[in-house]
Amino acid sequence: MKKKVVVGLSGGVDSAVAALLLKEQGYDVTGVTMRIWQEDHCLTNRLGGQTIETVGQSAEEDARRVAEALDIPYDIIDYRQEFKARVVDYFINEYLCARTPNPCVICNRYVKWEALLEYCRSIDADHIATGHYARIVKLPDGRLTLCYSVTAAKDQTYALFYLTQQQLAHTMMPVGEYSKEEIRALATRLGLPVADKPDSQEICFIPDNDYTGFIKRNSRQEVPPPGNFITADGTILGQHQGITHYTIGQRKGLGLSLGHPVFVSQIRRATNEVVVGEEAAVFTDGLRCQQLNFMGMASLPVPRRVTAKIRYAHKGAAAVIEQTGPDEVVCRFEEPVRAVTPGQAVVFYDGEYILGGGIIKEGCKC
RNA sequence: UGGGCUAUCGCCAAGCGGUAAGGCACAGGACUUUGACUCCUGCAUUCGCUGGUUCAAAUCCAGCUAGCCCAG
Repeated sequence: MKKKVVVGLSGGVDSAVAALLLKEQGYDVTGVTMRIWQEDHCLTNRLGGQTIETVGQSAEEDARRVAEALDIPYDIIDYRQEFKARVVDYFINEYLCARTPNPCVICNRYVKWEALLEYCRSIDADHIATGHYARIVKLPDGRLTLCYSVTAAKDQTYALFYLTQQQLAHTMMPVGEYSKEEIRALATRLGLPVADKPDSQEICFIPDNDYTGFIKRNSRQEVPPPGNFITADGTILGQHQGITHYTIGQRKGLGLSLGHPVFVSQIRRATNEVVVGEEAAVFTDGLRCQQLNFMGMASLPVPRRVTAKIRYAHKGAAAVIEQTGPDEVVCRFEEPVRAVTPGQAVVFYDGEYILGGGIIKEGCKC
């Protein structure tokens, strides 16, 4: 009897090809799209005529067309409540707390995998599969972890570092064995309807990319008001638009004309101030992180050399990590790194595979 | 209403008779799971205003206007 697999179809090329590959490998494939929460108001044309609602609908329509093309069962599971509570509210709250969140990291572990695995159980399937560019590998000690896809150029392990052993044990990522070009070529050759669909980008629940507008519309509390831009020594340089408009390392959009570029080096929630300085002020040689998940090692690290990625597109920096509390690790970089940002994920690698990671609490001197 | 100085893009600022540098900011694009970084492109037919001298003026001259400083 064929093994049953539930593939999460996003409406994009990658998950479509994942389903295709599994079907070719002889699995009994079912396609599922997770319906996520969308703003139910302000549906006027912020996207040049296209409403936010239609963006979500078109994703489901594309996924359905893919399922039809592959001749597999297709279903939609409604995770709007969970997504709103775990991802959207988290996202908003983090910004209100002067941090810069990475909602995808949270969504993957607490919503997407939960949703797919629950569906998987409900139809008695063995595994779930996604279109992520990553590979699941088993370490000598038996633990499962994630490894770069075959092309390091397209790697999505960073956003998946929070997955649990249990979740990994029931997951397949067939796309991780191919390059993006190969995936597109496969989709085209086999006539998948989404072969030419552009890669998705930005945050899925804010398709017009207006973060601060989104936060303002959906926050249960008042968003922080305008305040002062100051230098490290307290000199007031001008007015900022509210702390939710900024992230560490940001240069553009400050509106400060000082003759030389300045960058955000600190966001102070208590005083509603945004500290700016020279680019050098944005470099730090260490960070403290919490909310840890160490998928690639059974116990938290004694001092250990790693490559640390402090944001999604970071190439990684040599560092040493060490446990400093029940749920706290300090990471010291060999060379100072740019824009350590509270709220972002830090992921530790041993070569090509993930050891673990956490959420950055703060940069620190080490 | 005595004297002096200064007026060039949103900000700073080159220019000193030969046909408007540059930086910052800003806008558009590439990239993008940070409105991040980075990269590319754009950004004064015009130099406070009005006249004058010159083949030619932001550059010289005169008047006016505004700001600053000194003295009243």
